[in-house]
Amino acid sequence: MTPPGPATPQGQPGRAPALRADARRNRARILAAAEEVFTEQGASASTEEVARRAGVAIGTVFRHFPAKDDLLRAIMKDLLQRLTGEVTALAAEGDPATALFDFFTRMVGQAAAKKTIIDLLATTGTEIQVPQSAQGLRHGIAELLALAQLAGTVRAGIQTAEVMALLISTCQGALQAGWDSDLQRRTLTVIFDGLRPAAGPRATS
Amino acid sequence: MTPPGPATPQGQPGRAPALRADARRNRARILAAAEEVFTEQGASASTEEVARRAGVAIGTVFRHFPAKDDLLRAIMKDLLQRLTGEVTALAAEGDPATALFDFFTRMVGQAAAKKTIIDLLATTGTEIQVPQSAQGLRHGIAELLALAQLAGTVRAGIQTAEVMALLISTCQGALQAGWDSDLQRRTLTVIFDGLRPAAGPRATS
Amino acid sequence: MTPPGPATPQGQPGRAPALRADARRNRARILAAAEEVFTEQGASASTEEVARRAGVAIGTVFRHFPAKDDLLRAIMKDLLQRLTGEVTALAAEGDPATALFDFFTRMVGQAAAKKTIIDLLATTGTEIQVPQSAQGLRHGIAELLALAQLAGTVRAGIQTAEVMALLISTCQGALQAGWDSDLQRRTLTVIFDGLRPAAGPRATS
Amino acid sequence: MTPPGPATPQGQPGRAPALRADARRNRARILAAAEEVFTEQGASASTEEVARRAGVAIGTVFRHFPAKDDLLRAIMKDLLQRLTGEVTALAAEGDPATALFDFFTRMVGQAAAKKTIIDLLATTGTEIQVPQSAQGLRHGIAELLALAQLAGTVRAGIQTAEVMALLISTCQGALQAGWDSDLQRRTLTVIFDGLRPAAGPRATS
DNA sequence: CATGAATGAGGTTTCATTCAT
DNA sequence: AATGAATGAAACCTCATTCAT
Repeated sequence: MTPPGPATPQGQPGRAPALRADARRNRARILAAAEEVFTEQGASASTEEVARRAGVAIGTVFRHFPAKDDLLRAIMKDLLQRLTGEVTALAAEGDPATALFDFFTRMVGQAAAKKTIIDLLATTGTEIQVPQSAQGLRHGIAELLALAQLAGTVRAGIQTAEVMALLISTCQGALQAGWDSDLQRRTLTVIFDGLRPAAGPRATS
Repeated sequence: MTPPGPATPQGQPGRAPALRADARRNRARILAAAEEVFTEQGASASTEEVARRAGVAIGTVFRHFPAKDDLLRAIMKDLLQRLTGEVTALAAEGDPATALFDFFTRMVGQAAAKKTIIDLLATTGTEIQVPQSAQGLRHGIAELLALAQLAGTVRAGIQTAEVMALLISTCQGALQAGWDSDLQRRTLTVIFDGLRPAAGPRATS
Repeated sequence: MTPPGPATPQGQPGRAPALRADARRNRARILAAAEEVFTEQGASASTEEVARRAGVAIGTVFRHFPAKDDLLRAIMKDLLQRLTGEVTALAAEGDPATALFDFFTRMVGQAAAKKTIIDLLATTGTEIQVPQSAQGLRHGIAELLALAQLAGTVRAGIQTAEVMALLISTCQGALQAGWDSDLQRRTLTVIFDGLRPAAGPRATS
Repeated sequence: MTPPGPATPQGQPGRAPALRADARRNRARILAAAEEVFTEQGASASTEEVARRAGVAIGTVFRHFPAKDDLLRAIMKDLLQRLTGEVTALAAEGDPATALFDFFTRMVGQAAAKKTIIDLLATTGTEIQVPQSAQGLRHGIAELLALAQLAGTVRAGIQTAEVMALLISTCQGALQAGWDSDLQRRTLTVIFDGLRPAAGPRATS
């Protein structure tokens, strides 16, 4: 029987080496700073700038993320986890099609702010591999889609893959200069119209 | 009266400084090499690699394009001009909605190949400004859109802005790993369905 | 009268600050680990690697050895003390020339194994000063040499300095790649022949 | 038939890419500076210091020697070539044993000055591979040895390997602090006595 | 004009050492 | 006394850009 020791607030039992309080604090600050910096300056921003913004020395960044890529990956993972949380939450609520469209809209809206972060998701040269985290997001969306199709508010043939493809595409598109909220709305309208069943509001005769 | 000097075979009189034959040849080779290199390795590829691929020395690259950004801009301009040509050509032919969708599909198909070039269009940190060239493309698409709406094969309310937004978004999306031709078709189907009028002509397949 | 406090089991009264049992154990483990690590990877091995091998944290290493150099010095001292012990023991036994040559041979043999440790003796940029420990070794050798010269089995004019010089040189030489046991034997044969008197007792083998 | 172009003063036809005059000048200055710096500060001296001493920018050093090891290797090669030249020259002259001993003495004398350079020959962690250059040196010495053995001024059984081993060992030994010229002489006397035949030149009676 | 060597700021990473826990 | 996170000075190396040849 091991002595209890200080409580380690972790989900995965025993995996991570139980960071000290200050280390955990710094790790969080670095992540936050990195998100900010990469958001503003793109993925080519220097690690040194991240350290400065986080208020730590450069060595501390590298203790937590041995290479720049690790930092980028960590940001992605964080972001995806937050997003996945949102989808799951929405899935529990009311009308699934509305939930899906809501999430879609919200995510695109965020993308415009987060800029180069989401864009890293697909683009960067640094081989970023976040399949596992992305899996969670895909899962949540698949669920919403299935429910909406059952309810008849989204067309039958459509698969998760193209919904994801449209989601990511639109997010990336939203990163561009323009895209005021009006343009965003009109663009998504086209996509949502494409997802809704042809019949009902659009009588087939 | 300026002394005659060597004949300058150019449209805009007096603008460019009268390139020698070999200089013009080099410029073209550099552009071609740059497109190749940036396509393969992304915008962070080194200028030296471009020079190597073009078979010239690094100095020659910088004589033609005083900064790396100039090179990137030039590639973008080139690409957009080619695309604009295609739209205009299609506009002259048969059914405008088909032409629009065709162009859309073709461009997305290319994007998958051109990789980081189109992606530069929106992403890069280096502030790339290609408004004038892009204007041509927008123009062609606006024309196709208007014709299709007149013919009743594209919904009335839709504006050029969102069509462009969808086009660019999808191109960027297509740059990602997955997107086999099947996924591409299904994704575009959603968008095209969203563009078509609710009633009648809706394709059932 | 100082308060009694914990008993300090040490020869030099009052010098060292009375190590706790676990501290003494750690000191030993660190030294052992350092010898291993520097032997394998040379003096440029990281202090952190030493700590890891010793099973202690980096801070503990620095508590015992305030700088890396101190660690290196301590290893040297250890090694020299062990060697000095051997010489003294041999001096007590039979024929002094045989003893000298035996020790010489044995030490060169070890050098091949200890690798970069002995090589530090002479080489390193970090100014290592081990005169006092080395003094003991020199002493033992001087004694053996004197006895052998008295017995007429080593030439008269030779001084301790060049014997030490030859010893250290050969050890360093042995650190090199090649030096299989045969080469080592042949090399030492030359030196021993140079040490023996020209006449009579010259070994033919 | 290719046009002659500027004369390229090179032995190996076509191998090296025919450096420009200034490049060749810089390469030489870098090598000289590197020899100086590593001589003074050991192999751990910084490449930046070498650049400073050579009066060039750091980038220039890396253009000529893409990694620090390349620089070290180049120095070794240079040094060995010079040495090989000396042996070959001596071989052509008078008494081979004298020549061999002379060279031995001279090299050890230089070693004391060159410090960490020769010591790199055998020691360094950076895997230096200069077998080909070293081959030349070994060759010259083998020749001298054979001649001296023919003349009966060096003992018969001795092979090149142990002469090399002794040479390198003594050079490394000489790198140490002490070794004034007197100690050097006495040390080498032992070795030379070990190399000479037992009989003859060492009149017994 | 073309060439390619030189420049030098800046990037990532390592590691001896300090210090809060 | 032990721990291990934080520090920060360098180290090595890259690459856009300039400039002598």
